[in-house]
Amino acid sequence: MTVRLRFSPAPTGYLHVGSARSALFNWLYAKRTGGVMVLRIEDTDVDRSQPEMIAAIHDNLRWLGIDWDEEYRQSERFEQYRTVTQDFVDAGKAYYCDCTRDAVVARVGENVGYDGHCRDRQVAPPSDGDTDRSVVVRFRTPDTGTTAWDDLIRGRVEFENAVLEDFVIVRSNGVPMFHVANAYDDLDMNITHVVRGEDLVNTTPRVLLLREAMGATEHPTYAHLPLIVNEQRKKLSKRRDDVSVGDYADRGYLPEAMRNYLVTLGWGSKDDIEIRPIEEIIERFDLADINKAPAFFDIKKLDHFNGEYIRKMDSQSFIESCAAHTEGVDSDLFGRLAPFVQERIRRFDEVPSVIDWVVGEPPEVEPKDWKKVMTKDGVDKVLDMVIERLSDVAWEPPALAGAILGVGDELGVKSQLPVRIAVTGRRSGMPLFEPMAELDRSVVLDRLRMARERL
RNA sequence: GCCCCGUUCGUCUAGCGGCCUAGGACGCUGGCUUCUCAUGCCAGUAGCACGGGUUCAAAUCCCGUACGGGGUACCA
Repeated sequence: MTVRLRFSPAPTGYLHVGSARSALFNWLYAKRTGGVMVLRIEDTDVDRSQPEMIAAIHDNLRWLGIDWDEEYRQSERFEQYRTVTQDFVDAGKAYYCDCTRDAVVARVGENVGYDGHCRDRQVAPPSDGDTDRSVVVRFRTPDTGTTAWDDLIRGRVEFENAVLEDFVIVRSNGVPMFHVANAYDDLDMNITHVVRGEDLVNTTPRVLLLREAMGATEHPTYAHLPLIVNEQRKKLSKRRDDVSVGDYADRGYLPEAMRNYLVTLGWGSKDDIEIRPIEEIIERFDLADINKAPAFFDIKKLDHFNGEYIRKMDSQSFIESCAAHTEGVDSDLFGRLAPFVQERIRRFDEVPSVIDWVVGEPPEVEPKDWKKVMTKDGVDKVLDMVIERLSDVAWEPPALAGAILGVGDELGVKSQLPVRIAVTGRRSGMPLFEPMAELDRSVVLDRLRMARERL
């Protein structure tokens, strides 16, 4: 039997790193087993689903290099879900209920589920034009026994059926709930492995019960992934955390780095190698080896991965990847600066702050930098002599280096730093001489004179 | 409240009863290379939550405690 996996996002927003990792783990396993990857858009919540997000999710997945073999939208399958739920009602496996939330709370109190009040009340089905009451369909859950499964990651998980309330399967607006769609589609699409976040474990017994009611005798293998958490050890949330995959792309992360980093969250190769080509990851990946504990999304480590990937790029690819952050910069000039840039950035959005002084104006010098470097004894002398020598030295890197460093040697001080501050506005950055040779002599002399005056 | 789950360096992981005086990576600290920074290389730092068992032997198995998380909707 071929392995069939599905990634099923709800199009309620942009793809979020937690979902991206679920998609990735599904994809890795599909690749590993030669299985089929299904993308199923779970848009049964008509109020919250945003159709335009589907395209965004496609883009984000493709950016990460995740592809799929089949695609479905649950909103196009409502008729099938309705048929199933009607069968349930006809067979007595489900029933109509017109209890309001308040009525249930009044009967059983807060923090308690639905009490089964309408189980045998023979509530009439909703009729058109009847706006006075809202009627839902509830699934009749067993009162005894247990529902359990062997989770590939967590081991055996059991739920007492008694704690499962009769949950809603069709909303009062006639739209089926996600459990129904989910259970029906997994069955209909012959899904063999369900790989998703741990936040979904509690819905698994419902889905299992629904499948059984649909006549399923076998269930897919479930693998519930540990959550990705923030520094407070809470599930990454759209509101508080940076979770949008698209934002990471915009900030200059490489998809290969992002994907490689995401894999390390909850899984590690036995040979201790973390950064490696995706083909090698696919070879070694197995759902059964995934950890149970939540993992912290560590930007610093992601940055390190990204820096490693950036440094491994060939110069042409590197230059192309910088494009979004080098608008308006002469491409030949950037081509010459690129090697210096490549080894000192970890994200592409850092490019402007490295080359700004060559392609435009240097930044205002930080007061503490100015104080630390420019208030030393002898700086005035250094600048005077450098200005003098740069006035008629050959305008090429070796000559510039000779002139500037020569001044320092003669005076017995460090001459490079004051000149760097004056010309680049910073204490650190690219090597000084090569990029400096790209500037006009007059521009460099102006910057040096301005600094000299400011002393 | 009820249900489910988790716990190896600060962080991510390797470990699946003896090879562990617990390995790797990020971070941090120090050193070398160097026109600064960065890169590269080298070194250091720090951990099996706690308490009971089981066993000749436990980070690894069992039980409990503590702490943490997830769920508890006519969201998915």
